[in-house]
Amino acid sequence: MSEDRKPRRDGVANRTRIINAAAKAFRDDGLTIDMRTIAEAAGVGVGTLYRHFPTREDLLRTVLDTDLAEFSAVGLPAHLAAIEGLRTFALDALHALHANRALADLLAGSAPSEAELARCLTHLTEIGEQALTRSAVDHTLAPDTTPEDIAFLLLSLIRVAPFVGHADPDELSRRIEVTLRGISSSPRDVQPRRS
Amino acid sequence: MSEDRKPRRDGVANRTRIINAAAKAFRDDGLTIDMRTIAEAAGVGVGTLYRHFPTREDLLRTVLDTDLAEFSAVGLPAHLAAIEGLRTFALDALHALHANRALADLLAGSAPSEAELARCLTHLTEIGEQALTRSAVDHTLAPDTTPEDIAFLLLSLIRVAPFVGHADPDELSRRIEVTLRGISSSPRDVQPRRS
DNA sequence: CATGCATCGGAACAAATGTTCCGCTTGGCT
DNA sequence: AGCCAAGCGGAACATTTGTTCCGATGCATG
Repeated sequence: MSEDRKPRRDGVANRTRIINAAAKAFRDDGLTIDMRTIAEAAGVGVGTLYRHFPTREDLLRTVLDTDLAEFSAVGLPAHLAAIEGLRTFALDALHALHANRALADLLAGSAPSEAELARCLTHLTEIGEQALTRSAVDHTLAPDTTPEDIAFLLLSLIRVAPFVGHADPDELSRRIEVTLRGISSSPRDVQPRRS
Repeated sequence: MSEDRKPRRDGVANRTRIINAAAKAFRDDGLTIDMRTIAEAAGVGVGTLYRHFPTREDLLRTVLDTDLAEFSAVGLPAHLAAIEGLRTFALDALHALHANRALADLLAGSAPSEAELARCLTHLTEIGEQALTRSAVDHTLAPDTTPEDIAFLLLSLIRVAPFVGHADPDELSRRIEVTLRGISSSPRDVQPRRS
């Protein structure tokens, strides 16, 4: 007399298989991957896919909310000076974008979702505020810096991410370094240029 | 007895009408505008459109090569110091992107054309070289700057272009300023932050 | 073990969009 | 003026991709 019977075992199994397959597909092939391909990768018919996720949008949100939440959960590393924290944050962000093409499409692409990018900018501004708070103590950021300055520099880095070679770590740090000089209090005493 | 007779007046007229309409359509609505809409805007049937441009790609190249060439023809303003020249160049570039959505899609979007962006990067690197040559005299750029540094900072600006408000000129200069500090020899003695 | 409903698979539908086809029109030539 | 090929318009075709439909299947229940 249970109000609703126990869910079928193959049902829940399929759901997780779909989520896993979709996550991998989005990660590897970006936002443009189509529903048939995802269904096939999950070893499932499109009908089944649509039973679990009534809309492409639903699937995308389910899968990407995890990634985005993870991405947005990262704050400034606690033990570092403001400028160091930003450096680390930027490096992590670029690595995340490199490892997840859907994320890259979403944040460095044509802005298919105005909303997501707004959310991202808000988060970056919060990071900026954290950094400025910390800089009030360690003075590693230029005194006239605003949270928006920081947010935009980080966004610049995110949006050029697809064009900086991840093969060469030096290249990566150089791009971050030169960009962050815009808000550093001692922009010149760091990192000589590579040969 | 002429090998080929004179082209029909309506033919050439249509061609220019198509080019003008397409240019405006791409400028206003971006790369996603479809052929029917362009044909309609030109006051012409799709058949006619395809008679003059066998492929969407052909039309795009014809129209955008003009814009891209124009965009790539701009060098550093002659009479300015290196850093000033870059400032002006960046400002012009951002204005151009704001006035031409197709250009913005192409350079700040998902990179539908890897080739165009590579060409753009090459051009920006040349700009960087010009600036460095000039800085050898006026020393307005940091001594350890490379052409790639300059190219990437300019590309960053280009790729965040859709997110900086063009309504507020102060906002615009601030973004350029903070970004260019990364390669300026005297990054701190400029432009106080807005209230 | 029999039943019935949730779930499944994938063919079919719908909409968007690049492209082709073809009968009609029209401007250039004689 | 009359011929006729170049040019025209837009219906129709092809492909892609999101979504729906429905007969077949198989798990939870009694």
